[in-house]
Amino acid sequence: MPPADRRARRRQETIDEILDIAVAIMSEEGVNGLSLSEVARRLGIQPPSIYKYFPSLMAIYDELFLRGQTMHLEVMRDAMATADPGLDALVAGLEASGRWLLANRAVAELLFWRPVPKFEPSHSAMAISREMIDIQRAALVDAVTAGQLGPGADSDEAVFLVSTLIIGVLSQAFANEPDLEWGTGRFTPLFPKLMRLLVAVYPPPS
Amino acid sequence: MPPADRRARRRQETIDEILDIAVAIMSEEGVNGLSLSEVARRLGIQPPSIYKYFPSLMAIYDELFLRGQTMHLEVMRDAMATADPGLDALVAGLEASGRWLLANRAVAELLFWRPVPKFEPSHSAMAISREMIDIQRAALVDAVTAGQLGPGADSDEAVFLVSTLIIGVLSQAFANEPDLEWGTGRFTPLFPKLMRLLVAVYPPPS
DNA sequence: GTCTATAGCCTGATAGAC
DNA sequence: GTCTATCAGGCTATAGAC
Repeated sequence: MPPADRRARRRQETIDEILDIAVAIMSEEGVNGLSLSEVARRLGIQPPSIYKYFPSLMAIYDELFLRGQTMHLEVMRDAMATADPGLDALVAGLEASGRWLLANRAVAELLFWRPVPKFEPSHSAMAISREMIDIQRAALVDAVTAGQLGPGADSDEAVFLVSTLIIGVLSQAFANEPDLEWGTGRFTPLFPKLMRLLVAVYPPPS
Repeated sequence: MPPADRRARRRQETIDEILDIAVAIMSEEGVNGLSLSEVARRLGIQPPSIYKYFPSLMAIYDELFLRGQTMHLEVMRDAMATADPGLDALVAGLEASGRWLLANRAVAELLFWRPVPKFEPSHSAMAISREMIDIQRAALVDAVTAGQLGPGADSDEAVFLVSTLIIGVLSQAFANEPDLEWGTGRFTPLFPKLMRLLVAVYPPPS
């Protein structure tokens, strides 16, 4: 392996380390509590050295946003792939999503609650967002085809509705039961109930 | 009026002014962006003078939380009082709540999203929370009595479910359509639809 | 790539004169 | 109740030596 590759690899490792530390800090101090100095302190280097890896604090938020979105999408896609296509896949995907977001609270807040007013997600973030909508939409189409849901479920509205339900559950869990796991407490057990509602909103032709 | 009263009144006016400015700052900079210096700057006094009215920054958050909760409860109660008891009152109350929270975004975030990690709501806040649950619970009881909902709707679970629905809608609206009013956009119009679902979750005896 | 040093801000909070 | 002065610390970011 040429030395240039070694350097690049070391560099990438440091970048990953910075991002992991950043997540840890946000988990402890809140998303807004992230600071370059604290990252440097934990990494054992001086604050200015961070600038060799990221041009600004916002660039770190940017990377965290992108990485979070990508992982979230992957988790959801994997869960959907192992279930029966249609409604089962959708529910499995959303539950995996909820579980992951609850376990990665800081990232979840960054992705869905915009707690850093000065930070605006970049353009490339939109593409992943769109893909997220698409895989949910595809599952809804499968459910309609299979006769599990009515034709109205093949719509962006249905996707918005589904995401609104899960974000409601997560908001409540974060605010009121921050330390509980998915499936326990007063709120996350509501989710399966809410999912069954989908059938009531878009009743299949009988 | 004795001079002591005049002094007290002037003092209260200043306190109110400080709180109003604080809300304005949080609306612009985010809930976490509130700073004593900025309050002082806008009020036209020096930062240390704030300490004559509030012992600390957290004390300001505390007062904002309490004031916000009280106003929110009042808005909801008023809306419920003008509608038919039962399901109508509940829907009217929740819609008024959503409208108010959307129009008072900073306060809403403070109340329901805990964006300031170091700030924990005081004890007196719990009493108002409980009252909020009680008036919703009462409306649900009315709805069950009137045969609009099934007996399962007379439960804390039903209250949690209802609040989860509205918080989901608001989360989505805040994050994706921060400048739209209630009833416009992709998310807030979902709310009436969701409310009608309550009947599907707790079907009345037929 | 890492460091020291530092600029140039900001913050919350206190002491004490008037 | 207001002020000045100040403490003690935080922060992002830059310059330049090694």
